Amino acid sequence: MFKTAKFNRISQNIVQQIRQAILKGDLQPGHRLPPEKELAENFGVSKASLREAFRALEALGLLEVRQGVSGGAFICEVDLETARNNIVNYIFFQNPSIREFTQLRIILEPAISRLAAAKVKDEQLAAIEENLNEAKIELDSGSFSYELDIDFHRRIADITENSLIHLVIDSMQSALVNIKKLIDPDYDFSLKVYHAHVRIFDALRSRNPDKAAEEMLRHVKEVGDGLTAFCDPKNPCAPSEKN
Amino acid sequence: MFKTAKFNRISQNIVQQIRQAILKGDLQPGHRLPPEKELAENFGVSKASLREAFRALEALGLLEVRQGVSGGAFICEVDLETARNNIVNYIFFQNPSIREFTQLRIILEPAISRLAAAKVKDEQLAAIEENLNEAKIELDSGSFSYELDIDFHRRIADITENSLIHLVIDSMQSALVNIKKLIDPDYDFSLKVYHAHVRIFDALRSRNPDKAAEEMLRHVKEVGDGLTAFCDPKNPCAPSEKN
DNA sequence: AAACATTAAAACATCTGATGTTTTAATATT
DNA sequence: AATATTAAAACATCAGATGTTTTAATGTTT
Repeated sequence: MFKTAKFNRISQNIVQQIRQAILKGDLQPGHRLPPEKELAENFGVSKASLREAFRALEALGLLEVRQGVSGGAFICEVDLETARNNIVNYIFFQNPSIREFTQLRIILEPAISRLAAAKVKDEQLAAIEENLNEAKIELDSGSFSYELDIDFHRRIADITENSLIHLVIDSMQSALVNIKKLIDPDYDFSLKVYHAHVRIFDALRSRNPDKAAEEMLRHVKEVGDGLTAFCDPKNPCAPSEKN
Repeated sequence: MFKTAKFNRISQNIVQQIRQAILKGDLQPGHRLPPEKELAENFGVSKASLREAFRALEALGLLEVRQGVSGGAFICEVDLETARNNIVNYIFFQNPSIREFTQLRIILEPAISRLAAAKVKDEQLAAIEENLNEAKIELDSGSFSYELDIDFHRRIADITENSLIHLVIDSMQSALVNIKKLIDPDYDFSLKVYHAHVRIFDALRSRNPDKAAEEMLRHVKEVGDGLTAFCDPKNPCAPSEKN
């Protein structure tokens, strides 16, 4: 009838109280909590329990504890890296197939490119061009930078100035890299990626939404096919095969 | 030149070691770590530090610690709730506008409905119909259930059998509810939502992808406009106005 | 006055060991 | 066979001692 109340720990209780206070707006980023000793007395718990709660809140990205005379426990905004890491952890266990990644990317990325082409600014184009220049250097030296690849897609997502789109693209790209690293693409693959990126960039530069969407769709499909080709089609890229 | 190495804590060190072992596949869900005392000796740290690491790993959803004779610290899969909570925390601070939510939903949800209409099974339709029946009861009693609303969209996303799509829709809906709750929609709004859901259901039942996408698009836009109408157009739904 | 070095205190980090609580496997009883 | 009891494994919590980091305040030099 009722959910089993899973945690009955003091630390968990404190975590919930502080998280709720943050979500209610009572505790705002930058706010410094009282010193350990004092706060422990407030809560009526030992220092050890309070510290366990602090570690959990830090893991959630809601708190930062610093040593030193003007240190202490500070409320902070959850940053992108924390959110992304958690998503990547979750996706790791879900172990989605290339097909699933590609299906979602086909929905998202062409539409995002379309939006981006309609409002991209010159300095944003310049930043993407710089990305392509670096990618070209990597390519010519026979290597492939996952970071640059992620960065290309992230920059396009950023043009929308939509924090939700930013989070989704950033997280999906990060999770996808873990698969790509298992596969270790060859030169031919890297070349295709580079050329596709250039075509997408050209579409953005000419502020052509349809073209930008079309080229991104082609790119995402090509990458999906390319990655699938490297995998066992029946059990695509299962990490259980690593051992 | 270098990133400041933020954490130098023993507990953080242990968290990273265990997380890496999980991501490497060396520690799998269900695995029980040695007892506190023994593991603390292994790591060469005190029990207190080890316990702080455990609390952080629990917050990340990677560990579950149970008391009792056959208890201990067990590796576990990150569950949806943990991932969702973290995303909701992040989005809370980003405080995206209704416009941003709607922009992403317009990209995602019609496309997902299209996919769903092409492969929906009878029992999935029955489950959605049941959702609508419950929503009708709520509506007739003059109330509105956010849970049922989320559930409707989640069920459609589930039809795709894509865990990434599932995560994204689930998280976005959960984050959006926090905004809706601030607004407290009136009867007219609830009625519109219900009718839109019925139209989407009809499209799914007739296995009509285009129609399903079209109705979902109309619904998402309608909700976006409806929510915006309730908000200050210059500063949409900023939680700073709660006080 | 500005730049630099020193110092001391605030606040967290870690360890140790004692005591309490929960859970369940094993045992005993009916 | 079902039920009740018990004991031990393993975590939960606490108290207090000691160590380390950080920086504001102070002092010194140029």
